Amino acid sequence: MKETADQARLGPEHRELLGQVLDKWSLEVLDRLCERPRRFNELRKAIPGLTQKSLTTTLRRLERNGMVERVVVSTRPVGVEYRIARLGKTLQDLIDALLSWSATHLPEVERARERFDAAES
Amino acid sequence: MKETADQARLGPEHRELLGQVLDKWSLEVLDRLCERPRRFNELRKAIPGLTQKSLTTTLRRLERNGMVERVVVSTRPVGVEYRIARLGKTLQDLIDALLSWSATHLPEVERARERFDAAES
DNA sequence: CGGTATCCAGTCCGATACTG
DNA sequence: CAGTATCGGACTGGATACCG
Repeated sequence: MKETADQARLGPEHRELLGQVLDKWSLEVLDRLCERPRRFNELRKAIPGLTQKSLTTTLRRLERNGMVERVVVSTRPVGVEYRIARLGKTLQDLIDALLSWSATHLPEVERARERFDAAES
Repeated sequence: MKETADQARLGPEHRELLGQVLDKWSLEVLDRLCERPRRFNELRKAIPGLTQKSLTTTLRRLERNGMVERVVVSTRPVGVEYRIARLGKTLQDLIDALLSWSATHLPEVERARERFDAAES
């Protein structure tokens, strides 16, 4: 082969998976569940801006992908507890790294944005 | 403090930043540009399914956030080269980790999905 | 070659109302 | 408490045509 192979390092399936796991709210939900199990409304309150509908959708998707477990607690009235699953734990370090990266580099990114916005005359 | 603080570990700005950098196509574009600088159409061909419009949008956003640099090459006809910027390089290890995670755990995730889909009667 | 402009269909998301 | 159902508006993404 004379040229670089240019093979895709990930197919559509990988893109889909990362999209489902790293999406807008999933990161934060997973992060919270890594700390400890949480109830539905507890999660809702812990993450400002997250609506009930989006939380439901996010949790279903994470559950389907084996990232979290849904446990019905037989109290009165019934409660539902979500906890991180084994497969979800394998993401914990990655999530921490992402949040750290974001915290560290946000100021630089903001400066880059200002420069860019100023340049586009 | 008697209860956990429940403070958000990241505000909306961090969510936005991660959303712009980790989105569907950005990961793959950044990954390619980490290897070496690329031309517009070279990128386009290297990433199946990515349309011209989406590539343009993705590159603009990455440029604005200081992740990539756009260099006009004075050839005939003119070419445009994209290269990873210093700030973008700080993501390289993270991106590698994400792609590896995806490659490693996709089979398990698929089994989890089958189980879930079978269970929901 | 590397875009921009426009249109248009599909999807997402919040608000609201209702349920076991 | 923890959802489901539904609806309208915003946003996204693809197809196409054209430009420097």
